[in-house]
Parts: sequence; structure tokens; C-alpha cells
Amino acid sequence: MNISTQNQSFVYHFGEMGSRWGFNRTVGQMYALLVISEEPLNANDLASGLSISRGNVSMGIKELQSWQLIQVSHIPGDRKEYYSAIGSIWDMANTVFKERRKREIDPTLSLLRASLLDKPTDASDEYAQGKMQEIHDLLEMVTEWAAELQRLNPEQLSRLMKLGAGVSKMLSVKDQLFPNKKNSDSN
Amino acid sequence: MNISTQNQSFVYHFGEMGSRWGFNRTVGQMYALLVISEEPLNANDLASGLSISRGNVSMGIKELQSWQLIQVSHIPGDRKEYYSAIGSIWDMANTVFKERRKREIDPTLSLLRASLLDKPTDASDEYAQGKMQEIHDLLEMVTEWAAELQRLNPEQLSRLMKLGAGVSKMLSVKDQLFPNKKNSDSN
DNA sequence: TTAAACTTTCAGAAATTTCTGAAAGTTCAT
DNA sequence: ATGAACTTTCAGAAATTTCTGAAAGTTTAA
Repeated sequence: MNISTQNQSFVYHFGEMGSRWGFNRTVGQMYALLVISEEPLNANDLASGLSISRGNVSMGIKELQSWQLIQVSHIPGDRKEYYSAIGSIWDMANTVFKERRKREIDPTLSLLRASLLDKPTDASDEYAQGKMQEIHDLLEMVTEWAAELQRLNPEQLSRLMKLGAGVSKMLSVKDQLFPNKKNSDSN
Repeated sequence: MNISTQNQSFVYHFGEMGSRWGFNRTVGQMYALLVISEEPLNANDLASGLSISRGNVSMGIKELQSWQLIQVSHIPGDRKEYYSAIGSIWDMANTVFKERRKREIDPTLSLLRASLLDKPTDASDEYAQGKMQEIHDLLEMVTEWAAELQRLNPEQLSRLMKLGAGVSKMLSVKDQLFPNKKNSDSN
């Protein structure tokens, strides 16, 4: 299999960027290729399309499956497994966010919670714990909010985002309606 | 300098996680240490506290400065530079988001925009471009929204997040008020 | 049960990233 | 101008990650 030059730059770029998103170059490339391919591809297609080894593809497939980003299908009379990207772009973004949260935020939250249980032994420990508490609260809030947003369907989410500046307007309207409510400035 | 065992796990954990956030282990550790230290630290403190080389600290400092996460100060009669984490935890989160966007999303958006200018040469190119368009639109929307949110001050942002499920309620209220408005389903 | 058509595994090679420490550079007081 | 006190640089070492390809494993058909 070979990739049209037009798509090559996309696939390679996605490879480079992919590593920022938590998987390595070839996994990123494999995923990019699957996303822009209308037809499912088999492991050999991926290996030849990207000029990487068959073994590497096998590991990459496993990784993408652990991220729940791809799907297996079969073609009658062909024993090979065919892979394709799962769902819409929104689903993909959703999945990546959720996975990253699980891998990157959750462990930090656990650690912070545990650290905050220890009694500080001196003033500097106390300062440190104060900072940890702040980080904990921030992460927790963001996590909960993200979970909330992920419960919206793409269409709702899209409308919310397009609200743009409207969001802050909404807050000020709320202020005008309930001007009594005290706001503690955490800054 | 040595770190209390109570803080050690935080610093090391932050080191591991830091690498996910775009900087390497020691840079993550350095930053963690600066965040939980009330007093500014000099390069030697960092090197000895973390048992890493002086040269490594120097490079890490540079990296943290490029992320605009730390601040230099001086102590009268001492020629060493003292470093401390800049601003509140919110500022930190803000900065990290902004930097990551600049480094990870923006280049992808440029590439996608460029790719979308090419005329597709066949059906499969056309499908690929369709997908690229979707990714482009998603990234653009998220980027703009993130910029919008970052314009809010921490206190507003915090209130917005605490709205939680209220966000979706807000959308449905909006629907009841303006039931005519057509929603295009991009899915 | 055999063999063909696949997929997975994993040891070691290759590539990449990170780190050290000595040397070079800078700044400041005298 | 000198030298002490500091910071930065960078070549090569060390550590880590990724990749290959041969061998082992699995599944299916006959």
C-alpha cells in the first residue's frame, strides 16, 4: 500500500504530534492513516504504507485498542484482521481526553489526596501542603467539569462552545440577578 | 538542600507526570520543588535537592523560563539567582494550557489548513480531506473556546465550572426560549 | 493432524532523549 | 585589568524509548 503524497504530510505530522498526545510516532501515523482511509486496512497495509515492521504494527494495534480508538472487522474469505478508526472525530477527541485523564490526572489526584492526609511537621511542610491542596482542588474541579462536558452530546457541546463570549455574559447576567452572592477571590 | 520525605513523593511524582505535560522528568521535579518552596531557591539548591548536575539545572531553568513558569529574584549581597514559581496555581494551569496550545495544536491547524487548499485528486483523497476538515473544525472550535475561557479570571472560571450540570440546563433553557433556531448536526 | 495463513512476542539493535561535568563565558567588586 | 563567584554550553556518556525481524503462538480448513 502507498499513501498519496497529499496525505503523507498529514500522516507524518500526526505522527510527530501524536507523541505529544501520549502515544509514539508510529502509533500516531497508524491512527492517522486509519482515520483518513475510508476502507479498513490490515496490518500489512499499515506496515507497507508506513514502511515499518510487521511487529511494530502489531504492538501499535494493541496500543490503539487499549485507547479504544480502533475497531476490527473481517472480509469474507480473508483471514486477516482489518482495522478502522472508531466513530466520529468527536468520539475520538472524547476518548483521547478520557484516556489522558485516566492516565495523567487521576494518579496525581490520588497522590495529592494521600499527601494531604499527612500531618505537616513544620512551617515549610505546611506551606507545601497548602500548595498541594490548591493543585488538588484545581485538578478535581477541572476533572469534574470535563466529565460533565463529556456527558453532553457533540451537538450540545458544539453549541456551548460556539456560545463563546456568551459564557461570560451569562455569568454577569447571573451576577445582576443575584448581586448578593459573595464571591471569594481565590487569587 | 534536602527535601522532607513528605514532599519527596510529590516532587518525584510531578517529575514523572511532568513528562506527559511536555517537559522532562528533572524539569518537572524542579518546578514541583519551586512550587512548594515558600522561599526562592538558587541553582545549587535545586541541584543538591534533586541530586542532579548543575548543568542540568541550568538547562531546566531555561526551559521553565521559556514556559514562563518561573521568576528570578536576588538577595542583597548574594550574586546567585533565586528562582520561584510565578503566580497562582491558576496562572500556572493557564500558562501550561496556552503553551501547549501554541506548541501542539497551532502547528496542526496550519498543516490542516494548508492540506485543505489542495484539490483532491480522487475519491479517497476526497474522503481524507473530509476527515481533515472535521479535525480542523474541531480543533479550531476548541482552540477558540479555550482562548475565550482563558480570558475569564480564575474566579469567574471557577464559578462557571462549578455550574456543573447547570451548563446543560442552560442550553435547554435557551432551547425553550428560542425554539426556532436550527441546530446543524455536524456528526 | 497437518499445514497454511495469519498474529504476537521479545531479545537485541537503533534511535532518541536526557544527563553530566569540564571548559568557556559573564558579571561584579576591587 | 584581575579574579572570584557565578551561569551557560556542549561533547560525549548514560538512560530510555522505539523498532526490527525471526521465532513462537493461534486459528481455520481440510
